[in-house]
Amino acid sequence: MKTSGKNIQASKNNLTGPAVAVDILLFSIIEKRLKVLLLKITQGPYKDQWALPGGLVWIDETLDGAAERVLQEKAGIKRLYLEQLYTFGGLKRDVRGRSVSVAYFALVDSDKFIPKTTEYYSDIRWHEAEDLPVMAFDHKEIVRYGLERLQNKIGYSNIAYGLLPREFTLSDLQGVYEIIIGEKLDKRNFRKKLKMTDIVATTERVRLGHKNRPAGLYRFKKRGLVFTK
Amino acid sequence: MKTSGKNIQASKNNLTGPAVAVDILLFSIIEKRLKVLLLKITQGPYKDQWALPGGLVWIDETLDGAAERVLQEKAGIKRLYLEQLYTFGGLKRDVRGRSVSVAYFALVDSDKFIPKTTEYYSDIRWHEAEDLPVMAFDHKEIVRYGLERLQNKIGYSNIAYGLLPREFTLSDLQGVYEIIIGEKLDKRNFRKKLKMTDIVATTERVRLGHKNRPAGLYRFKKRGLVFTK
DNA sequence: GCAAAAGTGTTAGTTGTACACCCATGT
DNA sequence: ACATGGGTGTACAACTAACACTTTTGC
Repeated sequence: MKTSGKNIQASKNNLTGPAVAVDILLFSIIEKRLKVLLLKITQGPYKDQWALPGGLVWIDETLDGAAERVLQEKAGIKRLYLEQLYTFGGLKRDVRGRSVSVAYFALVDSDKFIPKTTEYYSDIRWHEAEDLPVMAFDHKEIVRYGLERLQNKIGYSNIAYGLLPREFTLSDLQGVYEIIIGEKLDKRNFRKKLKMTDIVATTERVRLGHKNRPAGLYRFKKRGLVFTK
Repeated sequence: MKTSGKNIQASKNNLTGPAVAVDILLFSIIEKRLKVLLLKITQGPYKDQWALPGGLVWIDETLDGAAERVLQEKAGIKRLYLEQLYTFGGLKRDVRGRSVSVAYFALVDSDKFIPKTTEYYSDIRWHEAEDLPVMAFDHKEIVRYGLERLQNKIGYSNIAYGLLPREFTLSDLQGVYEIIIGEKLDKRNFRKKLKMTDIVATTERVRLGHKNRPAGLYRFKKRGLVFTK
């Protein structure tokens, strides 16, 4: 921000500043594990390492807009939970040149899409969030930071809606909580507390076709972030 | 992040991307009110409006480094509580050209410095955080966002240490909480809870020279962020 | 009828909240 | 001696945590 003579002076050292990128940390729950979507890089100094989907921010798009576009281009997906996470600006984060990356944090119900390899990547895959491969840039740090945010935020918001389909059972929901915070919860206490937060409502339907008693189906009252504390 | 052919393609639209700036939201408590440090702009389209201290990020400094430098240059202050707040990237945030601003959030004990007008600004002043003047850019939004962060964070951390001198009375500390959250607290409950969090320790000293019973002096066990929940 | 997950309350411990009086100093 | 803020405890309400059995379906 050139707010003064001093700033204009600063910009003289800075004819072209750092490049601005977004990187997307997309979480999903697959086979009862928390997963992160990663791409395998095909060329350059990070060849054969895994990276978050990302890209440079255009001059005529907002940061949120860039995040949505990248998600659409690289994962073919839109209209999901997306929030800004943190901005990473270490000098060594990309050996090819100075860049600043605005990391975003996204959640998707895995039923909604299956990642597909495109011509641009040798591979695109869900990886265990708690057991990451060798990763390019500072992307491991971004994942750790985002995981922490997710673990905190599930405790005081309805953010889990991003990981579930429209209708789900209370056991499904409890499973999401257990997977994210990494510990088992008591069924009765979970339901009691959930009732207090008032974030879900029953549909009058049940889920049949399992080899046990049918489970009532619920939905989130708001599919949008709501704080519960 | 140029992680692929697709990204390189994106950069073609983007020979020079958005400029990267930092803006610093510096809070202090002065005369029992929460204040924000603002500068008055002397020239350009935002002449005579108030702005947060800010500046462009150099190619060879980190974001945190830029924040520290700006704080040093514009307010003559260093070694205080500083954390990244959020990154603002709206298209219209600066009418002079596209920029992305990484906002930082800082706290200072007002005893530590008195703002001085320099040749670069027509004025530099503490303003009421809850009653802001006309402000340039999207800086009002940044203040609102930071205020919210402060109000939340004081509830689950020792962040108040940034606003107090090394030694303080428990009434001083309670005053900081009351000013930030905007409501009176019960003295006995405040102290009971504080004891539980274990963030302060008594010095064996007292504060004399007031027209009442001497107050015990305390200090924060860690002058660095600690979470209490 | 058996296996599997669904559904449902009570008790004890912990934490939060409301509330009032005496104390040590400065003037 | 009086004005000022410093310092302390108790009782009730609210919340959290631990715990077990019956129900309904698929096979």
